[in-house]
This record gives sequence, structure tokens and C-alpha cells, in this order.
Amino acid sequence: MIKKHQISILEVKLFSIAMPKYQKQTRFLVAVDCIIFGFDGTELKLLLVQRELEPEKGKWSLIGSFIREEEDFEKGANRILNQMTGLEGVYLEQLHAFGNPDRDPIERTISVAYFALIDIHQYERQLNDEYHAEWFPIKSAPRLIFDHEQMVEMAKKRLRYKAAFHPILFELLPEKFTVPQLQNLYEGIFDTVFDKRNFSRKIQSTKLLIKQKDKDKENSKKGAYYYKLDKRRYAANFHAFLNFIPNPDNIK
Amino acid sequence: MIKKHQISILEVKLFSIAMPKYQKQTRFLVAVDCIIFGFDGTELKLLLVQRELEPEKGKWSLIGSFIREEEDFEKGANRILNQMTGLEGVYLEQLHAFGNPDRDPIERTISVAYFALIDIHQYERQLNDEYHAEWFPIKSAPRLIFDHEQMVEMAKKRLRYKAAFHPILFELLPEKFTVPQLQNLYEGIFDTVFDKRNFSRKIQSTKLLIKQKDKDKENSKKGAYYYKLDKRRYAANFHAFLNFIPNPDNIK
DNA sequence: AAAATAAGTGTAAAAAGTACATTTAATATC
DNA sequence: GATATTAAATGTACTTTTTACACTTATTTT
Repeated sequence: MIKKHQISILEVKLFSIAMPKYQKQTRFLVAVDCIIFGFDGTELKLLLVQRELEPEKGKWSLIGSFIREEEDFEKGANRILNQMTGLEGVYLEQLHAFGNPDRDPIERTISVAYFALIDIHQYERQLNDEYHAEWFPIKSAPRLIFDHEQMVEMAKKRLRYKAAFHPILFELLPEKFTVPQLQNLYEGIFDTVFDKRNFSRKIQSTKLLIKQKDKDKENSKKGAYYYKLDKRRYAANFHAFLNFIPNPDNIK
Repeated sequence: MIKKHQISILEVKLFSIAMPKYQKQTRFLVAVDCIIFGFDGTELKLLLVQRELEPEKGKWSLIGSFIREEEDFEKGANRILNQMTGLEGVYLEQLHAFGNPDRDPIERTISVAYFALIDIHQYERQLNDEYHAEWFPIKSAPRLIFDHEQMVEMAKKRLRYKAAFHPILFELLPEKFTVPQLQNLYEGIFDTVFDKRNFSRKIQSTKLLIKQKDKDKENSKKGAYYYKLDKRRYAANFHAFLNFIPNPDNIK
């Protein structure tokens, strides 16, 4: 890795003699910020930290970091995520690159934002204190620094959008979950209510759910059957379109 | 503008005394690259240029530029687009930020890619020669430098995806177009064929089309009626979801 | 034993999607 | 000027999906 890096510096020097053009250009700080969503069975939550540097020290912020010389954005985002939650293999997707010249008052910083969906129950609380991180209900989150609120807004929209067409919300659920829990989640995301008979039928028709023998007795006297996600089908069907194209099978 | 810039340099210097942290970070080159799609009535095309710098000078490339100190990505992309096509107010959407450390062999360069949809008939050919730009059918485009082919692939996918749910393809058509032309475009994008009776009914049901009195006689003896896009409805309905959510009216 | 709670389930009517063939308008050809 | 050619335009019956809507069931609490 170090060797490769040295070669690349050498290359820069060699080329810079023949090709002064790159040299004139300004370089910028580049950061990765993560919008981390969790679901506690009742409402959608957001993991935030208290910023450690001036300016805005102590204010709430998304979790982020400058990008390192040898890492790409995905690696950077995963590094941050792992530091903050102890989790690996989390659902992660690039949201948008934010590049307003004034977004960071100290110095122009490009931010590539990612959003992550995690099973909040797997979140390791002990990491919390070290980084002053905290879960906030999305509807009562504090003010955030810089353009972070704009990022969260965009992430919420994107999550809604994706959830409308793909079974992405399973990423927020624990391994075992009930249909009413799932419906709660969908209703929270879309800020509406669904008829439970129709919801159940639609979800079952995807064939993504495997019924378990035990029940969740926490939320009702009767108890609701647990289900697990059929991960094979999930992986196979995730990218399938759900509508509009007359005959989806025709699309290669 | 210059004044503002000077203040921001001053700020950096002031803060750097109290807050050395930012100073340690590496800065990177940041560019904007544009995937420009056009439709000539028969097939989807891509606007490419011959690169002017070493390395890879003379090879085909997406149109791009380093980002300037005072401009954000949108501005940069519009600047490039205007330089290359003479057009303004073009449909433009951020695609993805590409950050592989080795993507540019000279020096690590972040690229924020945008895709643009233009009415190819409005493209001003005289700008062509100055920049060595050329339209290529998407299915027979040349090899591209760096990771530009990957960018084009992603842009194609995104275009398909969006077109499946939103009436975005009108951006590629001239002001007046026929239903068979529109169907051609959809068939090209989705690489399939549709039944023309069903296609026509579905398109008409969106109420986005306004029938004109004249016909296009270029492509058939009988001639096909021209239509125009109802821009009011288009603007109002663009973001409306098309399916999956049981009762879309319930979504706020 | 009765009340309370949330889970689970079915059906009929409406809307949307699909498959499919003939007629029409205009030009080109003999 | 009659005939052939071409692509545009249009309708209907069938299938699938979506929607609206209410009662029964299992279990715990009183």
C-alpha cells in the first residue's frame, strides 16, 4: 500500500513537468457524512453525535470524517459506521455529494453523504459514551450543524422513495419481527395508515416472509407470530421493479 | 465575489491558530463530469469529447472540468454543459460521486458525475469543432478514459429506473413529437417492444399530451399527429409516485 | 366469569393491465 | 386513375390487482 502510494507521488512529479495543468487547480477537503437510521419497533430514529471541534463544538451533528488518502468513500463510510456502532455489513448507500462553497465556514469542504439502515437492537451501546452519540426520534431531533439538516431531509425522502419500490425496510428490523411491527414501520415512513388486511396480504404475496412458530407477546395479549426474512429471495428480488413497465419480464 | 473569497481565506488563517485539526487533512482535486444523453428520434446517443490533456490525450472522454473555488457542483455542471452545447436550463441531475483513489492515474481526483437530458435538435453544432465533441449511439460508443464507462453504465441504469416511474423521457424530445416517436424512445430505453395500442392508451391516460392539428409526414405516408407536452401538468405530476403505495393520496 | 386488547382472516366490487386484428389516410406504383 | 404499400389509429373481452370493509380468535386482566 505504501509502495503504491509512493509510486503515485512519483507519477505526479513526472507528469507535472510535461503537464502543468493539474498543478494550477485548487484542492479541497473531502469528507464523508453518514445519516444513520434505526427503528425501535415504534418510530424511526437518527443517530447523532456531539461535534468535538470548533466551531460549533458540542452541537449535534451527523457522524462524519475527512476522507483518507488511500480510502474510497464506501470504505470511509464503513469506517465511520463501524467506529460509531461496532457494526459491519450494514446497509449503506451513497445519498448525494454536497458541495456548496460555504457549507463549512472554516474552509470549503466537499461532503459525500451516505445513509445507513441498521437494526437498532444490534447497536452496541458501550460505544456511545466515547463519541457522545445518541439516538433521536426523527420527529424530535435537535438542530444540526452546517447543512446536516438538509442532508437528513434528503435521506428521509430517499428512504421513502426506495421503500415504495423495494423491500428495503427489512434492513431496519431485527432478525425476527411481526407483521404488525412491519406495518408500523411502513406507516411511520409514509406517515399514513394502511388497512391491516390489505397490508398483510400484500406483504405475504412477496413471499419474502417465513413464518416462525413462536409469538411476540410483548405487544398484545394474543401475541403476534414472528417472521423471518427469506434472505435468498430478498437478495434475488431486491432490484426487481414493482410496476409501471407493462411487462417487466421483457426487460433484460 | 472576490471580497467574499478573501474573507474566507482570512478565516482559514484565523482558525488555523486555534484549531489545527483541519490543517492536517489532505486536500483533493474535485471535478464534475457530465453524461449527456440525446435522442435523435431513433436511438439514444451520448455526447463525448476528445481529451485535450495528457495522459490519454485524444482519447474519448465524458465532458468534465475541475470545480472552481467559488462554484458548487450544479453551477459547475451547468457551466460545462453550456460550454459544450450552448444550452441553458437543461435537465440535470446528480448521479454519483466517484472517489476511487486510483481513478485518475495522475493524482487522486474526486469526480461528481451528473447526467443531462437534452433535446438533440437544439444542440448547436458549431460548438462542436472547438471542443472535438461528437454524438455516439449509446450502443456503439468508443472506449472511454478512466472510469467513465462505469459512469455511463450507471447513468443508463438511472435513466431507465427514473423513466419507469416518472415522465422524464420528455426531456429528450423536441417540443413537438408523435406518439410513435415516444414509443420508440421508451422501447430504446427499455430494450423491449410494447404493444402500440396499450402504449398509446397508457400514455394518453397520463393526460400529459396535448394533441396538435398538424402531422409529422417524415416517417409515414399517413402521417402521425404531433403532440406537445402539457408543461403545467408535467411540472405538477413529475414527482407523483406511480404505484405500490396502496392509496397514494394518503401520503403527505 | 367477563371484559379488554390486539391479531388474524375473506369476499365482493372496481380498476388496471394484457392480449389481440382491423380500418384508415396518404403516397407510390403500375 | 386504379391498385398496392405503408405506418397510424382505434376497441373489446379477459385476467389480475387493488380496494373497501367487519367479524372471530387467543390471551391476559379484572
